[in-house]
Amino acid sequence: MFNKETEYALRGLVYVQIQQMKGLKPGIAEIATEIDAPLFYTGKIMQRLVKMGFLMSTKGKGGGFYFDLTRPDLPLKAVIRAIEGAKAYSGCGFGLKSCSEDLHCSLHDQYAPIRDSINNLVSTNTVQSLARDYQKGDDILLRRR
Amino acid sequence: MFNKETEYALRGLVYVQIQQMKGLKPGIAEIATEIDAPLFYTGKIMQRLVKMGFLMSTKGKGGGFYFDLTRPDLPLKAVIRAIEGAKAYSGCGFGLKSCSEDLHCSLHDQYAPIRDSINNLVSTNTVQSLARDYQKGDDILLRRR
DNA sequence: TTATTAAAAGACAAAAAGGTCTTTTAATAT
DNA sequence: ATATTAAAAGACCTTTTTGTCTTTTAATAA
Repeated sequence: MFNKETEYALRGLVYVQIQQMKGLKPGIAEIATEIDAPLFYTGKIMQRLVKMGFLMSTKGKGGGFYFDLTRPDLPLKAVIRAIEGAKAYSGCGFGLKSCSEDLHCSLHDQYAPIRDSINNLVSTNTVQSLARDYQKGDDILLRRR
Repeated sequence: MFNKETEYALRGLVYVQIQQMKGLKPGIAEIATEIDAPLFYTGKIMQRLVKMGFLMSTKGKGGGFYFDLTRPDLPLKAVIRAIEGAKAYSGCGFGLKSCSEDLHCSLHDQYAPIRDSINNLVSTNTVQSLARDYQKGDDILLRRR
């Protein structure tokens, strides 16, 4: 569904949120282990997320990643757009440049509602809502214990 | 939705089928132009499709690509599986290895039906059905004139 | 103020995807 | 037979994605 970078970013953000709800502030090594992602790549991705303003960090002892709680919930779509670009999940299913709403390809009528569902999913779900779902314990997310 | 190779393969196959319905047998140059894909890359992809048994070809004068009409319609899914592998559109939306039907991630309930719709779309639509849809003239497919 | 800790920055590299081009092989027409 | 045509084969290249590692900077604790 998503590319690796987006996957790791979303899992990392949700993990930080889950830990923050417990009053903790995880670092790269912990995050990478818990979301089952490569250590250094995870570091690079988390740093990019900080630079893009999605979360914050502090260096040094006791440092790690955390969210500014005064900001509104973060929809998955915002992260996806920042990493994969605005065109993700928007074009023709067949890759046709000329496929539009009024003159479209044979797949359009079947594909359009699917595309809309994906967009709805990533718009309504947020890093925070997924962390809350996880805390309720009905779902897994991240590493199995 | 699909990667470039799959896109070009599907468009190429549908174009060959459309031409075959007119009694024609297009070559690489014509196919590449009409499906708006890179010439040599299209050639390579069409050759792979022949080697994989999806369609046939003849060399030399009057040569080109064509389908064995005795064979059943070709679902898009068969082509996608051959190019992208069996795992395409099958895994967890979050990329979790441990996400299963009975113990799943927070996105599962929302993502599963979407994934099913995609699988249904590529299973029910065939190269031939798309070519017929195009012939009926309601849709565009391939290049605009 | 020094040692330690952990993120930031950035160089580097492997693998995959996407694409180009030349040479060879086979079919057909003259 | 020979010339011509067009796919097959395969070498080669570029870009993107994914990943690794070292050095630098900043925060904290002793």
